[in-house]
Amino acid sequence: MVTIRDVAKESGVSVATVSRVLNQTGYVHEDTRKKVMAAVDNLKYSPNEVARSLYKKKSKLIGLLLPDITNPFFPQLARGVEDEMQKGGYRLLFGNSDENAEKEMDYLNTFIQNNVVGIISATNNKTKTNYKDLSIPVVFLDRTSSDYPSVYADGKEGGRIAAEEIVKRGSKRITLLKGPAHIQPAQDRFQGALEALSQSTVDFHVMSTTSFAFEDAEKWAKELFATYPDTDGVLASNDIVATAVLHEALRLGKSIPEDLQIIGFDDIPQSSLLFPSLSTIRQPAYEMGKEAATLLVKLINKENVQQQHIQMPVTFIDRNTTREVDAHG
Amino acid sequence: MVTIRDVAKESGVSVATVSRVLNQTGYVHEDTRKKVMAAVDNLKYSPNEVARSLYKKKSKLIGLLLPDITNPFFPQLARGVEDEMQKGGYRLLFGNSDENAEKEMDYLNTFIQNNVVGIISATNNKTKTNYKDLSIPVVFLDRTSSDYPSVYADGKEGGRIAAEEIVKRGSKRITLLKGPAHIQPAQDRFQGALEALSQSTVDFHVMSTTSFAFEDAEKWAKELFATYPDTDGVLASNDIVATAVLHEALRLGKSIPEDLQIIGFDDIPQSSLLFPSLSTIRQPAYEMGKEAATLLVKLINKENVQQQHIQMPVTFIDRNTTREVDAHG
DNA sequence: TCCAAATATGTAACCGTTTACACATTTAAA
DNA sequence: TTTAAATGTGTAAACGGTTACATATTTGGA
Repeated sequence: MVTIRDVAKESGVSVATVSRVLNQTGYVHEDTRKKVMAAVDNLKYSPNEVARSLYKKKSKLIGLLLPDITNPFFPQLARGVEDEMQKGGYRLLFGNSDENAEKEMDYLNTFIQNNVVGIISATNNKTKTNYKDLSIPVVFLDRTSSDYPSVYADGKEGGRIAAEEIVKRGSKRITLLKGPAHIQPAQDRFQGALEALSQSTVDFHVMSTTSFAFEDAEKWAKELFATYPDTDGVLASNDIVATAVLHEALRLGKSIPEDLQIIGFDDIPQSSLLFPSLSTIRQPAYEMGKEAATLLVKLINKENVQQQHIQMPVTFIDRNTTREVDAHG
Repeated sequence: MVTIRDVAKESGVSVATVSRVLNQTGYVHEDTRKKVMAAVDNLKYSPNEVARSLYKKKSKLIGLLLPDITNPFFPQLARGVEDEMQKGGYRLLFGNSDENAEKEMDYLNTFIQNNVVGIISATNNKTKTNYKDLSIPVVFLDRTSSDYPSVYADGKEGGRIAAEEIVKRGSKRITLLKGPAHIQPAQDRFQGALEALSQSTVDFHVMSTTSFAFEDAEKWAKELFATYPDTDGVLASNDIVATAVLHEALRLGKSIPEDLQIIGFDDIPQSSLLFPSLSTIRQPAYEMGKEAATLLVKLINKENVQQQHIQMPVTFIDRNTTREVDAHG
């Protein structure tokens, strides 16, 4: 490993001068600067971030905690975060919590121990994992919080829109799928849909699900049609579940959207590739990631942040699992 | 921040003793150990990994470099890596390269500067990004390499199987989609399929594609049916492309699998939720991630590794975009 | 010409650990 | 009882950077 001392020796100056050249701080004579840079190139020196981090008590690392990167909603968030962080030269220490409090604590610990300068967390753990006594900024992503800066989509509004759209398009016996209880965004969208449905004149029933995993999605779908065979509209808790419902409905020989309308939530990339392509409520995941990153960087730089709670708009994506708007209302 | 010195003071011993307690090295009297542990609990001390890393010149960090986490094949790999690394207490420094040599170099640099003890890379960059002069172990994932330890699926065999299966099931005019030229696994599967097809008696044509992105997949699909409208079998370069082909075929009113058979590659989680569910060549992504992690940890620990090149089996997943095996051959 | 400010550079302390080494003290074999 | 080995603990030097401070030297206005 080539150190700053090697560069100092090679260029015939002190380590302080080398450091000054590298960090562009203090006064350095142009000739000296050139000599040092030459030595740097020569020796292919690149400063040890660990040593830097130790002295300065801050790194160029950001902690990113997601529930599960395997859920197709999150890679987009992650890319948004990464692409934005990249610009500021920040790198990601990354972990999946599986919504498990212990793992969450573990990662938080790791982040701190490694001098990260900020954390973006998309976990929904109810238990008070202590973000409180962290001395670095935290931004919650895909999760509302009154206590902390956060970036999230308007889930309630999304649920409401989904319900209104499916009603407007003529579904009369709707099944509303309620997502996992511990996942706040799932509850928000559920509440929004529930309210809208309650105010409408259609029949509906609620079916609870307890996970967003691929392996389980098929199960909820089968259960849905077994329990409510005459359903003619499904408001799914997310696009994965919607995909499973679509799959099962087609398997049962239903015509989509004639016999059954389906609206998902998230608008994951593959939703547009389904057949029929999935109508859904879009969360701008990539942009949310970017917003969270931007916000966090501002907080790190102690810039004055006007808006600590960024609510992203949610839009209805009208594809082919929903019908034309019913003119008769 | 509470340091080892605070603990030393609190427990009335020297920092060396505290360190010995924490690392369970050297001799420590049981009473002393208890005093120290009490102080640790008391002060909620947890050692600064940065300082540790600086002195020991090694961290508990692993660099993970993927092409693009947004491609649904990679989250699985990543989870496999993470879950296995977790066991050894390793954490991930994570980046997406977009198969871009500069980004790759940047991340490699970051990894080194942060004292990672090993790297797992799934990039396919042709240009000689210098993994050579790294002094830490590197495992290539989803990428064959004679020079470096690697974990990969048998792409060629996968391509061969796909071709054989689609022929066996009666497709006569096959379109073979060739994946991006710079992605080796895509070429391997292509070569395998090409060979098998060449040895068969069916007609086939090759169509080249240049990316695996969602946004482009639909384009290839449309192009495919515009150019080769009488195709009755498609060997897709991966499941995303296969999904797009399926989508487009259904949109054009084709019956699947009667008019057209499709075989994908990867077996990403959503493939089983398509309708009809996608027949595909499965790569055990999660297991590959785990294998790569296991291998890397062994290399880090300088254990004797018998097999540096781990080829994972590839299997045909017979779902509903392929027909029953044609009895007439 | 003088002198304060600006420029240029080096020395050494510091960041929070680990560990080599020195120095007790205790244990137990002879 | 002696003493070598085993046990227990502390001091200080690393690790590779940054920066406060000291010390020139140069610049340029009065």
